[in-house]
Amino acid sequence: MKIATFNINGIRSRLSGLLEWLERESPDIACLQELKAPNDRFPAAELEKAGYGAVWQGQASWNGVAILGKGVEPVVARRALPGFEDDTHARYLEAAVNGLLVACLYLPNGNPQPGPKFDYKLAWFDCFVAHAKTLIDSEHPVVLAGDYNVVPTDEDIYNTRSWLKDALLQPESRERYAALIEQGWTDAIREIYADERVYTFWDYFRHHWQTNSGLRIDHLLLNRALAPKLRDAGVDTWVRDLPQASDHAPTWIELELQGRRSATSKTKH
DNA sequence: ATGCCTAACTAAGTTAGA
Repeated sequence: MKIATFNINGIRSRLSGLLEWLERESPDIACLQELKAPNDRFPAAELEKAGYGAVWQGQASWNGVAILGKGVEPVVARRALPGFEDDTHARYLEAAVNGLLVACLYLPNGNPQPGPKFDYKLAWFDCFVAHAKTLIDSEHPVVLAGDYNVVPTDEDIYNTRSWLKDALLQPESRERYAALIEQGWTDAIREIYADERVYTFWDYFRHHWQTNSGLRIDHLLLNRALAPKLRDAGVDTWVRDLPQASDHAPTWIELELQGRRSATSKTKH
């Protein structure tokens, strides 16, 4: 089973690339962030035509998250982060899909820092860490997938020089990500690529994509019940090279689940 | 210290992203 997370950066304006990616990579579950569309402009019909059921939590202009299931309708468990139910931003969606609990998150960016946006990021992150603690030892498999807006270490960025004051690299942001790992969550990309540079985001400025000047900020964390099933992980960098691409690329894991054949690797011709 | 690039909203200029 393949599970992916992808900050689409506007689902309306990048729908053709999204459909091309779904067709080619065929993830069983896909978490999307930054829909930038209200609920009534979510392209449910187009996704259905592509073979995907979907649940979504959108809002006008910004934010917005969705969970897609290949051939299945995800069952919504939560539409907001516990403790942050009054959030005016659509940043969290949790659903049951194919026997897994899937959390799709779009953690606040937090820039500029210091300031109210950074305070909001840290408060949101604290709530998320507290919620994660309730899921780490669940007997059910859980994946926390999304755009965390955190560069975990200096090994997760091409060069820190022009980012030192950025909210994504601040110790306060990194401490909270480290707290998740401390709880026992497995950072799937780091589990598979122990020492390699892996990036999931390349900003639109200064030819950063063309020079592979990237950041790793999209993460899939696995709880104790799920971590032993991890078989592979990667980033679909070809999507970042499409015309009108998002500044993020889809990031994925491959799991071997008992009693379930992996549709992506075993049924493809 | 800021712009670089891109999109949404709306109708030229601002806000936000990271």
